Amino acid sequence: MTIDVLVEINLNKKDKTFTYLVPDKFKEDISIGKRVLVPFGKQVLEGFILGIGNDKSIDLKEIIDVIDKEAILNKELIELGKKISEDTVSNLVSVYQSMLPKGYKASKKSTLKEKTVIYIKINAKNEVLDYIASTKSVKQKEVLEQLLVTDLPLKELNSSVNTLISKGLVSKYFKEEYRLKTDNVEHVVKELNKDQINAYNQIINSDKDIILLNGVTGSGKTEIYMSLIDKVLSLGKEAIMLVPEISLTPQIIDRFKSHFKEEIAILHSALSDGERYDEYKKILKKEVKIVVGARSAIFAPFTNIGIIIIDEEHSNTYKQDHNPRYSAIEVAFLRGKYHNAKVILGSATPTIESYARSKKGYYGLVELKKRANNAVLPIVNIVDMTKEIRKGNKLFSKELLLSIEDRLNKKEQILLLINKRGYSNYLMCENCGSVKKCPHCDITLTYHKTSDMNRCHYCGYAENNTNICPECKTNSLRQMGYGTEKVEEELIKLFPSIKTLRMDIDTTTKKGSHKEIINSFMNHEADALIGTQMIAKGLDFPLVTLVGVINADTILNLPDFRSCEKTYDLLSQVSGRAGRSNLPGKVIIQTYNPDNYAIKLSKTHNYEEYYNEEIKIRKKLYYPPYSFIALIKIGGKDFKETINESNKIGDYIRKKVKEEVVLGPSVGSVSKINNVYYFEIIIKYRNKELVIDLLNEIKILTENNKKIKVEFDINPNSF
DNA sequence: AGCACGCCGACT
DNA sequence: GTCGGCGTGCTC
Repeated sequence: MTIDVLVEINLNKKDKTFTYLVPDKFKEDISIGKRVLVPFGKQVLEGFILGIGNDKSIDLKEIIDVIDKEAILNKELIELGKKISEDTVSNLVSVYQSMLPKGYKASKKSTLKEKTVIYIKINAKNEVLDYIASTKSVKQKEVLEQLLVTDLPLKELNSSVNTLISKGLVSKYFKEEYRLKTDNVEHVVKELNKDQINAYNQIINSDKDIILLNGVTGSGKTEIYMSLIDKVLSLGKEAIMLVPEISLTPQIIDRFKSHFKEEIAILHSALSDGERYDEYKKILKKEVKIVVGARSAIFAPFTNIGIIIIDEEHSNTYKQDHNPRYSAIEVAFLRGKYHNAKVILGSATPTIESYARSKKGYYGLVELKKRANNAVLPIVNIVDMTKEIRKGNKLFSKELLLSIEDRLNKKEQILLLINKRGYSNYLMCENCGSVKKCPHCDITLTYHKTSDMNRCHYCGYAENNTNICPECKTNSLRQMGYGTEKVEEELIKLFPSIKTLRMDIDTTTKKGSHKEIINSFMNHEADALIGTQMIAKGLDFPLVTLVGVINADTILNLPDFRSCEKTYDLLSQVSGRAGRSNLPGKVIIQTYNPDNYAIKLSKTHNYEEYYNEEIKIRKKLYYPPYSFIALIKIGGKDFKETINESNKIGDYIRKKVKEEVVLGPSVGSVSKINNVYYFEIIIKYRNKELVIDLLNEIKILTENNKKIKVEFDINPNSF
């Protein structure tokens, strides 16, 4: 007997398996999907069994050991991995590694095991009853009486146990214990309102496999998810629900845990390795029927999935930002198809692609246009900061200051968003608010300090930097950006009695600090919460009646064709934090681009209106959903060599895909890191199969080239 | 990833 | 003459 093993090393040689001989003593243990320990050159490696055969070659080595008792990858996941590896142009091993939580990931260092606790049980009930009747020891009696009811951990019992063990009345055994403890939060399960029932029925009765649930913030999508899961459980099936970086929304976890109790496993990045290992084990052992988790939870090894829900489907966290660059949503479609399960995409601001597909009828579309508890959507005011800056108000507009003062007087709460993305590498005119764009691509030029030039990352256009604004001809171009600390400082200067909380990367690195800040603000221990993006999503503070966006523009000015979409998302999401209870909410958006459609239309809470604008631009410039985008990144130490190889690749692509648009190579968005130069080629294409095949071919052709490293990103989050 | 093989510069 | 630099290629 021989087996084909995929070793756990990212060999530069595509996805080659190696054949090993199985000694007789292991023959019974072999099955596809288990891991084995094999000699590989001079090292010992773990690997996945992908095939069983009877190879007669003489120079085969023998495997050392079989690691798993049960296959860790089932047939579905093995095939799924192959498809993902192909679709994302990445190594098969790396995909399998991504599918498994740390601890199952084969590496020599992984030593995670079950946490075991010693338990005591009684041996024979009759003997114990006799003993209780005859013995004089009160303590022993006590212990035995407890044990008659239930087995107990050793450490909760007293020393009499030893006597009882030696008498053969009770015995020790090991029991596995799960590390992640559930805090028992009681949550009132809300009844669905009329709109929610209607949406629920539309989803259940839809003949589409994929359904987009487009509901405004606060419309109660979560309750619908829970009802859908209830339904699936009642059919004896399993459910996967993905949320973007779950640790950010402890509120959601609590609600799910209180509703589904022991039926649920939680998977996310804030768990310790041990906790994650345990949660995964619950799924493998079929002790749970629901998984709630971040991106990688889509690989939960369920075998009878009834529904897959993706909350906030527009979130870019569903795409892995390192190899293998898979999209959990694409994976959900594949798994949904395999299990014949519906995939639900939920969002207040879906991606343009998803909405377009639902409009075309590829997906079902279910909409919720009203908030659930009769709360009204907040009033949004847009403030033109070019006017304010002339009055000397750099950070806070007059209107924002007046509103803050008003809420302080009323003892209501304030949320201030500092948009930190796209910090200061673009230039904006302080006089007229215009930003320099590429004359060929309509994409913001990025300022490169090293060369003092402004460059376009799409086509490679470059110009010398100047402070003269091309629109109003004044000497007013400035680099933009400021942080949460600065805003907090200024706020305290203006309102000395204000109590503030800050939430950003710096204040949330410690485990649990995130929850702490949220709870503190929830308990009204502060008047204002100042934060970055992370305060925009999913939080529910009933006392917040004012949301201020200090700078709405930074994302807008990123060199990214999705910058408007991302701006609109953020503004809608953060607006959704205001006025969630019976108190009316107000949102003030400070911007230098009051006429930009993404900013202007965030006023109306009407996604479709915004979509209709955005889709026109996508069509005109041949961006998704009118094309797919692939990014090829070429890195090398020698500048000339790298540019030559990049050109060769570019020429090869152009030759092979005549019908598609090929841009570049141009200097990468980060042109040089650690003395490695980067170039980028972009393909805008329609023929998926042709281009993906070509990229896989290029991968094989280039992976032997030691001079350069080529990476592929299909449908990149930004570029 | 490791490790060996292999072909060119400064040393006991 | 040799020791060792790290570029290249292979591992069932």
